[in-house]
Amino acid sequence: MITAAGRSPSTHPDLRQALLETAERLLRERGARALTTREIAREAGCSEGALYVHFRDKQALLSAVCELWIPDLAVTLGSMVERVGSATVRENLEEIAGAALRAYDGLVPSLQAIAGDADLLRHHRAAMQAAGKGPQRGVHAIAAYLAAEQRLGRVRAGADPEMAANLLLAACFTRCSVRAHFGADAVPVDDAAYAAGVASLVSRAIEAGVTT
Amino acid sequence: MITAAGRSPSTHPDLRQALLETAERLLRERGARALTTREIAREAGCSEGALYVHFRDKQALLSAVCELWIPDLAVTLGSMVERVGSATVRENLEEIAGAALRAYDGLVPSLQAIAGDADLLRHHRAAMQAAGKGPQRGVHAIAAYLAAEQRLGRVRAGADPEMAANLLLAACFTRCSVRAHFGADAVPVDDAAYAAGVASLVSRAIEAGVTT
Amino acid sequence: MITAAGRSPSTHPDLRQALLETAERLLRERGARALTTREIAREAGCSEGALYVHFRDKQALLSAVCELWIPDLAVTLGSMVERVGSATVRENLEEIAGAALRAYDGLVPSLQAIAGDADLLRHHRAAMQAAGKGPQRGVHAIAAYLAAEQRLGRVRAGADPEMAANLLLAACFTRCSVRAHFGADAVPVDDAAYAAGVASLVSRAIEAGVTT
Amino acid sequence: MITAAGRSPSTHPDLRQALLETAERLLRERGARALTTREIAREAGCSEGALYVHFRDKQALLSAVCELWIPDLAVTLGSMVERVGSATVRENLEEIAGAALRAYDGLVPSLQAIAGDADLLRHHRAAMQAAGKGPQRGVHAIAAYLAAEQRLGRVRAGADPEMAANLLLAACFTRCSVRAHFGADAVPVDDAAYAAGVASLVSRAIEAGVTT
DNA sequence: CATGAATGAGGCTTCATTCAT
DNA sequence: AATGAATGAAGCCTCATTCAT
Repeated sequence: MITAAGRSPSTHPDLRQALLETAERLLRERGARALTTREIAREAGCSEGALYVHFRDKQALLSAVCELWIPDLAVTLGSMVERVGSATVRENLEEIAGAALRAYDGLVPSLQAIAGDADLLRHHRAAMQAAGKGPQRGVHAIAAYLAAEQRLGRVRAGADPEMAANLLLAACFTRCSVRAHFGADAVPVDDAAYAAGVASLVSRAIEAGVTT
Repeated sequence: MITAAGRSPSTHPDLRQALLETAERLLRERGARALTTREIAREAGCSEGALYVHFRDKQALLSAVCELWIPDLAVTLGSMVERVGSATVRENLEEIAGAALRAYDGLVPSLQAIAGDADLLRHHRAAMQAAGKGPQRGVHAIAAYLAAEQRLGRVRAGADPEMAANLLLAACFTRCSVRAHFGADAVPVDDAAYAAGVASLVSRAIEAGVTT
Repeated sequence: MITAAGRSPSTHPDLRQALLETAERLLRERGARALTTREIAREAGCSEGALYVHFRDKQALLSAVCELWIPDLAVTLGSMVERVGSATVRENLEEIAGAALRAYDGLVPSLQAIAGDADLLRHHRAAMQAAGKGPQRGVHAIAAYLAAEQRLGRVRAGADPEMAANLLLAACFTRCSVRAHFGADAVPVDDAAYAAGVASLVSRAIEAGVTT
Repeated sequence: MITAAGRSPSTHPDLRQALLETAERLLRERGARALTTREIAREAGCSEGALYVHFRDKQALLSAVCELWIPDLAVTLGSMVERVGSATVRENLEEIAGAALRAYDGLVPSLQAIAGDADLLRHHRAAMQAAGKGPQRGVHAIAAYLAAEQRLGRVRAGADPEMAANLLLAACFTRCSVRAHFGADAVPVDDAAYAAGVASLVSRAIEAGVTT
C-alpha cells in the first residue's frame, strides 16, 4: 500500500499534537519514570501502535516534547526595558520576582524530569543551544534593565547588574525547586512576601543613595 | 590466602560504602533512568543480591546516597559559629558560598535524579521528614551566624538574616543546578569569583556602616 | 501465511483459554510451588509477557482457574429442580454424587494449591465473596431440591434437607481430597459404587416410608 | 578442626527440635509459600547457617516436619470400642464427630500447606505409607465400633458401617477444610450443633428399629 | 558449632516495540 | 492510518545455599 513518499508527514496532525501535549503533561505531572508509551496512548485516546505512526520511537517523541519547553521567561523579562526610570527599582525587581516564581513553578517539574534521564537531558541541551536560548537569557534581560537604571543613576555605579540579576532569579528558581521537591510546606512565607523580601535585599545592595 | 586469584578477596572492605559510592557515581554520570540494581552491582563488583544485604531496597540505597552529601555542608555551616566577630562578614560569607558550591555540586545530581522519579521523590521526602532534615537546615545555620553578627553590630539592625542566608544558598544551588543541567559552559566565571561576587552583593545589602 | 514455519501461527486460537488450561494442568500435575509464570508461558507456547495481556497478574489467572470448575457442578445441580418427583430420591442423589465427584476431582487440586499460599488464599476468598459464590451454593441447591421432594411427601417431614445435602457433598469432596493427597489407591471401591453408597445411606436417613 | 566423626549426630538437640517445631508452626500459620529458611531461622532464634548444621537442606527439614504430623485421630477413635453397647449409637457418633472436628481443625492447615508443594506431598505420602497410617485409619476405627454395635443389634443388619463412618468423618473434614479456606463465617451453625446434626442423620440411616 | 554476608538462579512484572489484521 | 495482542529484554527483588571467620 506504500505509494510514493516513505513517510507521510501530515497524516493526522491532530493526533501528533495530542501525543505531544499529553506526553508533556504526563512528564510534568508524574515524572519521567511514569512516562510510558502505554500511558501516553491511553491518555491521548489512541492505541500504542498509533504512537509509532507519528514518531519513529519514544525518544523521538520526547525530543519533540523537549522543544516545546524552550522557555521564554526572557520575553516576559524583555518588557522590563519599558519600565526603566519608572516606579522604583525595588518595585520593579519585586514584580520581576513575582513573574519568575510563576514561570519557574511551571518549568521546574519538567526540568527535573528531564534531568533524570541522560538521553532526554542530552537532547534538551542540544535543543536549547541550537535555539540560542538557555538559562542565562533571563539573567541578561534583567541585567540589561539594571544597567539602564545604572545609566540613569538609580543604581549604584559600582554595582554588578549581572550578579544582582543572577541572585534574583536564583532565589526564585531555588524556591520553586525546593517546593517541587519537598512540597509546599517546605518553603516559608507566601510567594508575594518572598518576592518582596528578595527584591528588598537585592535593591538595597545595588540602589544608589542608600545609607546604613 | 590464595595469592593471585581472579577476584581479589578484599577489593572492598566495606561493601555497603562501595555500593553507596558506586550508586552516587552512576547517578551523576548516567542519570536516574540508567541506574539499575544490576548496573550498581556490576560496577561495585558484587552480586545483585548483595545489594539487598545492605539495603532494604533500591529506594533505601538512593535515600542513603542523598544523605552522603548532607554532612559536608552541615559541618561547614556548623563551624560558622566560631567565626562570629572574626575576619569580615563578607569574607565569612564568601567562604560559606565556596563550601556550598562544593557541597551542591555533589548533591544536585542526586537530587535531580530523585526528582525525576515520583516514587523515589515520595520516599526521599518521607525519609528527610522523618530524619528532621531538609533544605531549611542550611539556611537556618547561616541565619544564626548572621544574627550573631547582628548582635555584635557588624550586621545592620534592620537586615533580615533569614533572607540573606536564603539568597546566598539559592545562588549556589542554582549555579550547581544549571551546571548539572546545561554543562559547565553554561555558567559564567569560575566558582571562586562567583562566591566572591555573591558574598559581596549579599554583604553589601546587610552589613552595617556601608554608604553608597 | 508462511507454511511450514517453526511455530504454527494459530496453535491456540484463544490464548487466554490456553493459559487457563495450562495453568490448571500444571497446578494439578506439579502443585502450586512449581507453578511459575515462566513455566505456564512455556507450556502454553507463548511469552511470559503475553500472560499479562490477558490477566492482570498471576493471582488473577489463578482465580480464574478456580472458577473453571464451578459452572460444571452448578449446572448439574441447577437441573435437579426438573427432577423433582421423578425417578426416586435415592437415584437422584446418586446422580448428584456422581456429578460432584467429577467436579471436585477437577476443583480440589486447584483449591489445595491455593490453600497453601496465604496470599493466593486471601485473593481467592475475596474474589469468591465479591462474586457471591462460595461452598454453600452447592449445598443450598441440593437442599432446595430435597425440600421440594419433602413437599411432595417423598422425603420425611422431619428430615433436615440442608444437613443431608451437606453430607452428600462432604462425602464427595473428602473422597476427592484424599485421592488428590494420597493417590488413587488411598480411596476404596470405585466412584460409581461410592456414589451409590453415599446416596443409599443419605436417602435411607431422609426418605419417607422406610422401615428397618 | 575436624576430629573424628564427620557428622556429629547430636550436636545441639535443642536447636534441632526448635527448628522442627518452628517450621511446623510457620507452615500451619502462614502456609508453605511463606516458609523460608530465613523466617524459620529468625523465629527459631538462630542464624540461617545453623539450619544447615542440623539438616542437609530445607527439604530434609520439611521431610522431618511431615513426620511430626502423622496424625493419630485413630488412637482417639480406638477408645470407642469401650463404648460399645453403652449410651446410644447417636450419642456416641455425636461425640466422635466433636473429636474429629477438633482434630481436623489442627490438621487441615498443615495438610493444605503440604498439598501445595509437590515435593512435600510426595514425602508425606511416603511417610504415611511407611508408618502404616493414613486417612482410612479413622474410618476403620469408627467402622469397627459400628460393626460391634451391629453385632449387638443396635445397628441395622443391612447397614454399611464403613460408609457410615466415612460420611461422619467426611462431614467433619469438609467443615474444617471450608473453614480454613473461606473463613469461619463460611460454615453455618456452631460445631456442637453440627456434630449433633451429622450424628443424627447418620444414626437415623443405620440404627435398628427406626420407622418413619 | 555457629554466624551472616555473599551468591546466582529464578520469580513476577513492566516496557518499548513490532506486526498481522 | 490505526489497532492491540504478542514479544523478549530488562527491572527489582527473594531464596536456598555456601563459606570464611
